[in-house]
Amino acid sequence: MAAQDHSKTAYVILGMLALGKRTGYEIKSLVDVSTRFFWAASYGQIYPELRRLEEAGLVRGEDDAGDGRRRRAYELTAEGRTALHDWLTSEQPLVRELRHEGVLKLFFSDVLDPDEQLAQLRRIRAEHEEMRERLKAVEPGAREADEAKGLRFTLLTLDWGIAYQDAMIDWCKRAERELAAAEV
Amino acid sequence: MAAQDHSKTAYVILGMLALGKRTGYEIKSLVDVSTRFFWAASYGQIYPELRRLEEAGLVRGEDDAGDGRRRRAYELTAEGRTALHDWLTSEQPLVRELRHEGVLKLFFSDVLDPDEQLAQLRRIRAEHEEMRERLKAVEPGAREADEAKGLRFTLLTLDWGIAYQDAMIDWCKRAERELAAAEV
DNA sequence: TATAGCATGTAATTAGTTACATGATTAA
DNA sequence: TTAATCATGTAACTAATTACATGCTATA
Repeated sequence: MAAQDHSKTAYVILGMLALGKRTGYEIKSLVDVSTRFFWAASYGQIYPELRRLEEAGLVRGEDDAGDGRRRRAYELTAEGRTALHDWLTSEQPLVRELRHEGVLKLFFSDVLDPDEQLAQLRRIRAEHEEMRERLKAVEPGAREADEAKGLRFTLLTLDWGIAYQDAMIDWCKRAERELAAAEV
Repeated sequence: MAAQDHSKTAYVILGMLALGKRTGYEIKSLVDVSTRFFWAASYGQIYPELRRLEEAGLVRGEDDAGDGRRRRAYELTAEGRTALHDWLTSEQPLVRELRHEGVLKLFFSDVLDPDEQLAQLRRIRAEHEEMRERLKAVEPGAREADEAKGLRFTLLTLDWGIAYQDAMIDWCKRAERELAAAEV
């Protein structure tokens, strides 16, 4: 039960390959429209990690040049599937990191004028509202995938993202009202 | 109006020094009980950055060995205060990053059994509940600082953290109920 | 025929953590 | 006297982004 042999990027890759055979490029595209919001990955991570995973026997790559276009698609091996399952059910503490420059600014905002304070709050809200729109836009697609392929958790985590934005937007509105009230 | 000359760590330091003269050690301690949740900083960032800021003329350091203990406390210069204000009111896009391993696992959890899925959800909820407790514990202190020193935004951002935990906990409960319902 | 997208990859850079070395003071 | 805390600092490491190089195919 070797607990934590691989980087988180490795598990992102294994997880994506559990959905089917994919190239590095396809994995990156998938990440960008799905997990990016709570876990990002760049080419500079994905391609070298695919190599390492192949050496470790967790994935199997196959050149598939078909046309003239160079293309190497990977699929999970039995060991890869086991490693994914082990990680998914592991009891290790979960990595959780947050960097929110808007809130950081707010923390130091006692030195600002009330109108400047309000302006920053509105900017934070606007960014969360924009993100909410973007997530809402991909929801129908995720709902289809849920119904067609039984990918229930794709939809569930998308819903998580929307709930997060909603909470932030509500909090901003409350804080804006409080500031306005304190000023009178 | 030189927009973005400094690292975010630089602004964390400037912001902390706006509250009063501090050593690197004190800045780090403050970060650990306040902004760490939405913006962390380590000694490896703080000490070199203090040097750079002094060279750039944004802070002024003073050796203050008093007893035998070596100690160098820094305070803001007028330029430092301006740089802080510029950043606080800047229109630059705000950095926002999130890495949440629990949600990442959920995203791939269609391959798990229902009881394993539920177990992961409960672990995520437990971590958010624990964090909520920790934030609640420091709230009285922040409330005092608010009333004594007029640090309203310290309390406001703490409230933000609690609202975030609340939203996550609520979402987990909802998801747990949904999973349970789908199983019958 | 030009642009967008598919596809692979790496070099350079920046950021950030961890762990250690050092040494003083204060409280148990 | 021992442990905790104050205090400064860096070296080594790991992680991650960015930007570029290359070259193909399909579409407007």
